[in-house]
Amino acid sequence: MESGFELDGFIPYRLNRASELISLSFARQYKQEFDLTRPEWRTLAALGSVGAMTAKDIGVHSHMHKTKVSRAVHSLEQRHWLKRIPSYTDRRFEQIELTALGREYYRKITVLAHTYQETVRMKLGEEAIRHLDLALAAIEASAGLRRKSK
Amino acid sequence: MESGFELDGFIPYRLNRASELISLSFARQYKQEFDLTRPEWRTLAALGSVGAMTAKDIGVHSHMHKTKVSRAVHSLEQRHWLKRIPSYTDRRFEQIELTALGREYYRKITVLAHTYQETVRMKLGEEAIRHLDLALAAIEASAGLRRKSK
DNA sequence: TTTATATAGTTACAAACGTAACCGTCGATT
DNA sequence: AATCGACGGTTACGTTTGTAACTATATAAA
Repeated sequence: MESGFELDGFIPYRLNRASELISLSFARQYKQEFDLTRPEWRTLAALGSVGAMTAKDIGVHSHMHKTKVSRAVHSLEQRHWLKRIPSYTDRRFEQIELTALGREYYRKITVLAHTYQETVRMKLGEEAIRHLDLALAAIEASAGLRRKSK
Repeated sequence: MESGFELDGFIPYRLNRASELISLSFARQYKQEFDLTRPEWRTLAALGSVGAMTAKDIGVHSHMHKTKVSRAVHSLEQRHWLKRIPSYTDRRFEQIELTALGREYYRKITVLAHTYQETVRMKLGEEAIRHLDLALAAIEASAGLRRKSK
């Protein structure tokens, strides 16, 4: 049954698994404590750190498809965490910004995020974090690894 | 709107994004050429490299939930890429193994995988790959990063 | 031997997703 | 100003997912 191929040595698999390992317990926190999905959390993070922006901008900033953004914005709007401000110059889009309530939760969750990141840093150790930083930077830099664009 | 928090600097986010960037074009390949989902590809990879095993073993080996495994096995069975061999000592489980057809496709796809991995290695460069390897190893080693097990 | 508990695997159901179609608005061309 | 293609955003639809309930078998205890 020998083959020379092992999933454990395959980079896409390992990266995916690492990503899940690292994300899981944080995702569980914001889901349990605030009932947020990941698209919602990302939308909140984008608006909270950058400020008012359009739905499209949110997608660009946090690398999410526009349907995900649309649904996340809709859901956060229901909770009154954000509001839409129509643009009078071009009525196709609106500026979206957090409400006071939204900013309040944003702050709470970023505290969680900071804490979590520190936990990760401690668990992995300074050296590993440095390696990770460099590796991620390289991947981000080469973004667009696609063989045949399609 | 300043906050001190940036998604771009948040490790879970960056890892997730990196994982998607790296996986996407390979996933597209096996999906387009063989109409495989990721759980199916992982199941194939597990069976191909290790040999016959139970559904539970597949889940452990490739870190997939049993429902994913169950569905993937079912689907591969339909294509006659694998067969089930009931255990007479304990009829709750069966050994699952690739058919000749399944092994044939396994070989084809592992070739793709090798090629793809080489592409990644070249794109990222030796240095970055070394960093990535070390970082992933650290994450894998600390697996079970959960704060409060739940 | 009946009862209880655990385990391997499947299925049912609801939530989340991606693709594609769609709606309304804009700018450019005529 | 009528038409056309492009764009921001939403919705519809089918697929994939996760959780939980379930089936069937096995083991252990009463």
